[in-house]
Amino acid sequence: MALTHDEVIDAAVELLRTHGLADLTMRRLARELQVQPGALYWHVDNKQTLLVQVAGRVLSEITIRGSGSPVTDIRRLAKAIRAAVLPVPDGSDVVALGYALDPDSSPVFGQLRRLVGELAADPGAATDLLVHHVLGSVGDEQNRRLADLPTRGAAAAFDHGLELALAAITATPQPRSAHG
Amino acid sequence: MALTHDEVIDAAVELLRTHGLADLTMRRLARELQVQPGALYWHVDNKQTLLVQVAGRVLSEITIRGSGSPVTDIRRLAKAIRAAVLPVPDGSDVVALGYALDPDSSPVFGQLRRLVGELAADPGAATDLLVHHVLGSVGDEQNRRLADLPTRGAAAAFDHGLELALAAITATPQPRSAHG
DNA sequence: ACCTGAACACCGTTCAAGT
DNA sequence: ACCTGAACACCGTTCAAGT
Repeated sequence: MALTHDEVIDAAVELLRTHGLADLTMRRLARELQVQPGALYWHVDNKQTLLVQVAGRVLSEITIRGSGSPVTDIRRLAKAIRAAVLPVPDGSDVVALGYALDPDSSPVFGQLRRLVGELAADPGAATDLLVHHVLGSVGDEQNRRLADLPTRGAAAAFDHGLELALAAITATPQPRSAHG
Repeated sequence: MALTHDEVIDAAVELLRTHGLADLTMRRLARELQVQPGALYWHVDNKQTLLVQVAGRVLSEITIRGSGSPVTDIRRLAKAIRAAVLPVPDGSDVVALGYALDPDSSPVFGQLRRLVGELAADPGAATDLLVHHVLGSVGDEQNRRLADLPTRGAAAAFDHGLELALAAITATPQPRSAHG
């Protein structure tokens, strides 16, 4: 029974989750799937687009229960993204690539933008600021872990930065209509 | 006349500047310097630490004329970092690695933190937010460029996010003493 | 002290040829 | 339609041996 596109992506996510980006190679992936390296190129165009799809899959399990308050939902979503990406080694690099190449690569970015749109005059810039903070914090933490450096206080630092960003967004002039 | 450590870093920066991270390989670097690959390992420990030093060099030319106002200086510094990193392909990745592994890898980060300290109650979190925004924006733009995607409006988006971050920092309770 | 030569264990990608 | 086999042009790092 032939290999499917989904099996390839699943195996790639598994490899990233357990061994990090340095071990997520096309050859290693082929070995894991018990095919020749060339076989993968029937299912994916190249490594770059495979990584974008891996990023989508990592973010795909995120859901938050709505609270009625946009600020609360944004905070929950930001924390959920951090929680999903942090345990995946090099996850921030992969997700950042996905966000840059296609801001709609995952529904969470769209969801975040909609929520921000209920508060900020410029949802684009505010969403970017939030995403950059989340992925930047996680990236710092993961880079430090990879280099065997301490990461104490990272969660508190993340929260503090998040509150700063939220304060900036809520302090900004509102959009014309709250529920149009 | 033997190779020096500085010549190795200089050649690495040159390679990054002209061809990007994919072409900044130890073997290519050795070829450029007309030595065998193994010779490099007399001057640097490994590729990772070489990259951190490259990041330091990229940021080393940044200077701003002080204006008296911390907010203005922070804004100038943030824009100067963006201006220094943007023309270097994959520069944001390399600089982010340097910032994560050693926040004092470049004096600019220390300078930024001092300026932020004159305004914000928690200079650490506020500086992180700024650095993440700068490197995140530049990273998005560079990733898009690499994938031949349009980058129109990137400068304005950067400025907008910067003003949001600055607003958050200045709106925060001041430190106990302005000039202690 | 500084470098060469040679090796080790890998990469991503392509493509004719097979089934 | 889907995969193998084999090749092409590369990687980072180590280390005995040379000068």
